[in-house]
Amino acid sequence: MPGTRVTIKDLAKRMDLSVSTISRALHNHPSIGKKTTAEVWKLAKQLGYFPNTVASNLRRRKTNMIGVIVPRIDIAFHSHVISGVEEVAYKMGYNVTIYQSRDSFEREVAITGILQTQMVAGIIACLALETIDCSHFARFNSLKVPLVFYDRVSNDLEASKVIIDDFEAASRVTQHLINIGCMRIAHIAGCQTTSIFSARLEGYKAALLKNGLTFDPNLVCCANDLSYEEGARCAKKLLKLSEIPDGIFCANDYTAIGAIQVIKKTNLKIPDDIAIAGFSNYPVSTIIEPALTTIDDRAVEMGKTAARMLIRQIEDRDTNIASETIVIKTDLIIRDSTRREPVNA
Amino acid sequence: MPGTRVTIKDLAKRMDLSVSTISRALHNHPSIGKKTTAEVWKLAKQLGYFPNTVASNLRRRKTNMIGVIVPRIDIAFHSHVISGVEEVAYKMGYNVTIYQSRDSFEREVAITGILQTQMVAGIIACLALETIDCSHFARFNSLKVPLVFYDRVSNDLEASKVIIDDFEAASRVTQHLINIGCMRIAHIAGCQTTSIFSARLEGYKAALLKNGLTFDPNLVCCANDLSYEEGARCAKKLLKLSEIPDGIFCANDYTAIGAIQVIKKTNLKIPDDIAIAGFSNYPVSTIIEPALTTIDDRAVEMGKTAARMLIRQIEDRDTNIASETIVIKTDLIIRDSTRREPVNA
DNA sequence: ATTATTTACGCAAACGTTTGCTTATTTGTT
DNA sequence: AACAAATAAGCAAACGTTTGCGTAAATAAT
Repeated sequence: MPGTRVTIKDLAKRMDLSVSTISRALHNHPSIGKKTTAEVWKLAKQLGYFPNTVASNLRRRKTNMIGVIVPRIDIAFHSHVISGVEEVAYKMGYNVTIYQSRDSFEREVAITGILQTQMVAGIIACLALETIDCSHFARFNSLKVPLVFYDRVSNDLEASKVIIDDFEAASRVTQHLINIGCMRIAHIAGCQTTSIFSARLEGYKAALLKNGLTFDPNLVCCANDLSYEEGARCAKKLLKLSEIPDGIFCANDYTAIGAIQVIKKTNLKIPDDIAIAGFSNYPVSTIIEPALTTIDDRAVEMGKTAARMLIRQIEDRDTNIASETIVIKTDLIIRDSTRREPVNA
Repeated sequence: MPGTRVTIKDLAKRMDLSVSTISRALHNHPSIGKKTTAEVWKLAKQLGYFPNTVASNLRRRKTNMIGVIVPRIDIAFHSHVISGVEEVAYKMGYNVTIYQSRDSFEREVAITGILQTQMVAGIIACLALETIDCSHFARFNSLKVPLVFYDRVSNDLEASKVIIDDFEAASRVTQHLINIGCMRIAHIAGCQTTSIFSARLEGYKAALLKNGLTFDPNLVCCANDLSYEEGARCAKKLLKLSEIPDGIFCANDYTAIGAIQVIKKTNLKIPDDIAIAGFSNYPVSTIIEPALTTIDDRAVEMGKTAARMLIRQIEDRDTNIASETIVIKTDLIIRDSTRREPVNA
């Protein structure tokens, strides 16, 4: 940091003006003469002056830093969200600082503490899988630091949210499986304490009922961590049933791919014997064969939306920050894993 | 930010002590009595005091912020690097702020300007594809802000680097292809103005020559952006040659997968007619069929190493920051795309 | 020519910490 | 009992900005 940076004081001395005049000139404040302003700018360039944001932040009592808490940054969904956040933040003059909770509650709590001392202007967060109690986020309410959750959100905390309609999307996928003729649809589910995963299960159930199919708990297999391996494990379990399913809706693409890989080792054909659908439209879903039908969760769009909401709240702090929830529209992407020859159903 | 945070001054007033005593107590400074220190801590907890990092940074004239510039955060390689960076930064008490150059030179320049005003303690960067002139990084040298490049580095700038030995890795992959019996090996290359990609080409050439194979420029096809599509385009081109190759070494996994998809649509068999190898060990490389032989570029390890180097430089600023280059060991991961029945070669 | 208004700038106090130096008090040494 | 040394705490300046208020000179209005 040292290396004798040039400050506003230096400019003031050199020009025989007061620091306030320099400061105002550099902000193009109208109360400073055109000519002076121009000269200040010129000297600033010449001397290589650049503002010290830290000092400015202290004096203004606000930073332009947005804190982002993600479970893990190396998961495609979250890195896409961050990409969206960064993009709009950059355009709006905000900086983005990133923390990984690694799905640990303890770490998430620690991070909220850090963000507090860092005086971030606002926070975007996706809850850790372990998190049930969200009281560590409550402090931001009293500090009037805007907070936007995305994807995995808390219902017992007043905060803005950007989510997808997991219920509706799951229901839509299930309906699609039904439409192509599946009668016995299984679900590889995510951790049911997490709202998005329970919503996906409910959406699945709802679609079944709506179509007069009975919900069979044996057809629901709960994956622990939504990995390939868990998908494979669940698929094996489902294939051991006396009556195997003819369609599987998986809570995410990884488990779907794990399932596909297991099924391909049997002599069952996808999609004809078993159709498979995933959730999230990860890049791999176009690579696996057959290509995977899935829900595009619009991760980048979610990030952009969260950032826009947050910045708006940051900037009109006066108005009552009525918490706001935005639901991002998802798309059902149909690929070969559910593309059957037309069936008369 | 407002909402009347409690400051050190408030504690001082309440305890009838001076602010300096409070400050020292909170840092467990030995010159403050055990008893006083304990009381200060107690009151601090009770009143919900937390330090204002911004003020501290200003006074100490240093931040604990590490700025990271990546081309794009949603590329698996970079998000893994960031994950590694974040992990060690977190442990060492540093924060990480992220910027995407989106491979744009202009944007990269702008970001270096922002980082300068943000007074970051150090910088980790991967050059944008467009970047040739690196003089915008030179300012950090004079400001004595440590700088570590990773992966895509600049040779005409004094800075530390963490890289993989692309030449050696490429050569090793090519040797592997030769070992399994390939005689006519093609290369789908990356942009040759980028050092890592030209090193991969050179490593490929070197292995050919070492084994007495002639280098045929017709077997090298340059991809523009290392996407699936470009891989597919190059593969098609190679398949139109009068003598088609019996092995392809691709500059990354995406192009390799594009190539595999094209080849699978012909009646050529992988790996028997054409063996394919990629580079980077992206997650998809285990999903594609056949699974892709590739180089594990140890992205997370790179991030961790870069962060460790940087923090060491930040913390012993006194010693002459002799620039340092670390080469991360890579692994050749052999999978089905090059796994032939034993051949007597 | 006198007053009112605008224009252009300076003063000085903040923002919340940290830290070199000084001072008062206690403890230890002869 | 007198003095040195250790202990515990305070003073005040700094870090580099921003900003409310004040003021002098220049311009406009009467």
